[in-house]
Amino acid sequence: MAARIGRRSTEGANRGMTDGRPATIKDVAASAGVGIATVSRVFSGAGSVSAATRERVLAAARALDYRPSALGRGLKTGGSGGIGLVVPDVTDPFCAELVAGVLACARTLGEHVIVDAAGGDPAREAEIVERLTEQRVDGIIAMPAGDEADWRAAARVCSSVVFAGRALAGPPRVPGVPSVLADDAGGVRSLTEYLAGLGHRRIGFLGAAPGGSARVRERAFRDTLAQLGVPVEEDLVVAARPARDAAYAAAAGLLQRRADVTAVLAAGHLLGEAAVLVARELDLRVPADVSIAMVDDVAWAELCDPPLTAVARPGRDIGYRACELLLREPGRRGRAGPVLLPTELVVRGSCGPPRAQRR
Amino acid sequence: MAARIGRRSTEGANRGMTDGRPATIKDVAASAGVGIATVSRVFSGAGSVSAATRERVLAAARALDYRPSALGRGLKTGGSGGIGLVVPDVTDPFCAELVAGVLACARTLGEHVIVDAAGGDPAREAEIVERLTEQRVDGIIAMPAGDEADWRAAARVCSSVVFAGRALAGPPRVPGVPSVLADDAGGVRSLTEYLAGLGHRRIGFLGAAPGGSARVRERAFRDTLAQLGVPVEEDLVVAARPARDAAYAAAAGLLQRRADVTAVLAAGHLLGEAAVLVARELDLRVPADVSIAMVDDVAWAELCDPPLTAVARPGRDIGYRACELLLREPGRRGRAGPVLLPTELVVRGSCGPPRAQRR
DNA sequence: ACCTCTCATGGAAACGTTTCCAGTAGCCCC
DNA sequence: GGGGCTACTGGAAACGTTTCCATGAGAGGT
Repeated sequence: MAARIGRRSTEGANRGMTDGRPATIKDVAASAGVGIATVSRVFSGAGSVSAATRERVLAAARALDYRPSALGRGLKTGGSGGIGLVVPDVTDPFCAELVAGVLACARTLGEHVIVDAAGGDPAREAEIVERLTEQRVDGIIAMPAGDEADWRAAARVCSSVVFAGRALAGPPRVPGVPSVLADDAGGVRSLTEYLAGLGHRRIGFLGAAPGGSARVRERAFRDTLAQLGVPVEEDLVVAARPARDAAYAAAAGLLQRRADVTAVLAAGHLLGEAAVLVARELDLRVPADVSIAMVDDVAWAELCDPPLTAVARPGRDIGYRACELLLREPGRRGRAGPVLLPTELVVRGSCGPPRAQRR
Repeated sequence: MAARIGRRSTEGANRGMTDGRPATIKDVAASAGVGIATVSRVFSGAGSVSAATRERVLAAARALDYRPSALGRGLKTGGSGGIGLVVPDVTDPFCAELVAGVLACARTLGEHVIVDAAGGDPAREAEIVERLTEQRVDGIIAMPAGDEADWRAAARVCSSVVFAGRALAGPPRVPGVPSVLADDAGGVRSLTEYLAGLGHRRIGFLGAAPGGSARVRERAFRDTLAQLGVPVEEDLVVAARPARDAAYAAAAGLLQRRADVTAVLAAGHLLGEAAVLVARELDLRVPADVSIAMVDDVAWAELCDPPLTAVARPGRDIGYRACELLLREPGRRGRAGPVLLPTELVVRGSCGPPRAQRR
């Protein structure tokens, strides 16, 4: 027994101290005078190791600066112990919150997260999923851009996919892919009811181009108005691509074409930003001339003058929940409809009663 | 030769089609009737393979839905082909831009990025670096929180580290760790010169707590004033932890204590936000009563009323450049001082000539 | 016809883990 | 004192790649 101690200690020590290559389990085993199986047991926690041996192994590992290779482990166990996260744009505040949520949850579960941005391009999304699959991630969380076929393929090829913050367009959802979403319909409904309650009857709706949850929001807007007995004028419902210039163009078009709108409901922070800028450009006072409210309670909503009334979507919670769903509850996945997280109406100063007639 | 075609095709096909486990290189080899070495050559691009064989292999791979495992490859080649990215908070607009830049560059080089947020906590940073090391990432890009010792250890243990957007505090920089930074000193200088040029003499400086590039900015502020012959009053230079409440407290303290300040230079967007909110709270008109300018040209700077004059730091470029430095130019790393990327002064409406005396 | 050169190919040995399976002690209980 | 424990340990076989090396077959020069 005693003879084992320090056996091959010189050979063992020359790895990790001198050259650059990291020490391996073999080096540690040799240096500690034990078998590699024992070292593995010490680090993986499984099996039983005597206290003395464990201590000896840990000491050797420390001396050699040993760190188990996730590649070796992953190869053996058939999974990298990481998850993939695909968002359109990490720069978008909502996406960033979602990413933060996923990161927070993954941290508690000891998994790492490979993040990539697809820029709303289905082809890039497909490519990213391909790469993530090669990495053998344990699962993928995605805020999909739109193309259903791609994701159907991805869901087939990858272990498990969860949609977060946005699902695929159209009712024929990808089967088996669960999703965690904000209650967009509820959010838009409360916003619409709030504006209508202030007396607005000609409310402009700035929506995103078809795809994602855009339809859901527009539908909620129309339904709520209908329910309140307010006629929906097609002219007041416009859609824009999710880009600054398109949003600005849509907002400018709406406010110039219909000088009689008394309120604008922007279905996203880019659209809200556009509405604010256009109103300022047209010298419309908010809320005296036009009320503005939007979906997404981003940082600047409060900094605006007047501060903007908005519906907050719980981006962080959505990410956290999606990650939980992916990793902790493989059983509950894909069972029922999407998980809907509630939104919150944050009333600030950008909405007021309508003016009799603008200009 | 012909006999090989389809050899073991039934055995080969039953993997990847029926069960869930992904097909391996062996399955493809068997299905295509070639050796695994040939399949490897087809996919890795190295070596030479006849056109006919290549086609046969690709067909088999397609049929089996084969994707080479990055784990197997990484194990063999001794590197995962991914990089680690550590930021304080993905939700921060500057960090998000930086992440986007790294992502963009990594994409062009075919590497994936493992992102994690340390929340400004050195202990968490160390833990994240530990995990990244286990993942055998090819390198790490970090926006460090502060503790030098941790990063010295990390730099020793990990292949290569590049600091981006922020370096360690204090002149004794971690040796061998290159950094890509915004020219903070230049940015603050131009902001200071701009305010002084408008006639301001009592300029409040809202800085971050010691650590990171905070000292650089404060130093630049003092130096520039000194150079312009404006005396620096210690009372006007305050520091706050990088959190909303602390920033607000600092701004409120400054503006209430010194009612005679005519301009505020906020050395970060959180501080700028605080300044705007406090000014509004105190019923100070911007820029009539007090001018406000800040570092970081975030989205809301333009949405503010009046729009905020700011210095834009090229977050995306910094991330891109750091990634390039890490992966493309292993030779040029650690040679000279930090790479400084220029900032840009964006003049908007939040600054004007000073009022004779406030209130 | 022979030698040599190149190209195409397959076998086999790594790479660093985990885990099954044996094997060796020490121990308690009859 | 023997039979079964249990606790601990090491060997060896995977896991899916890449890559070195050997082999074989044509091609081209003499």
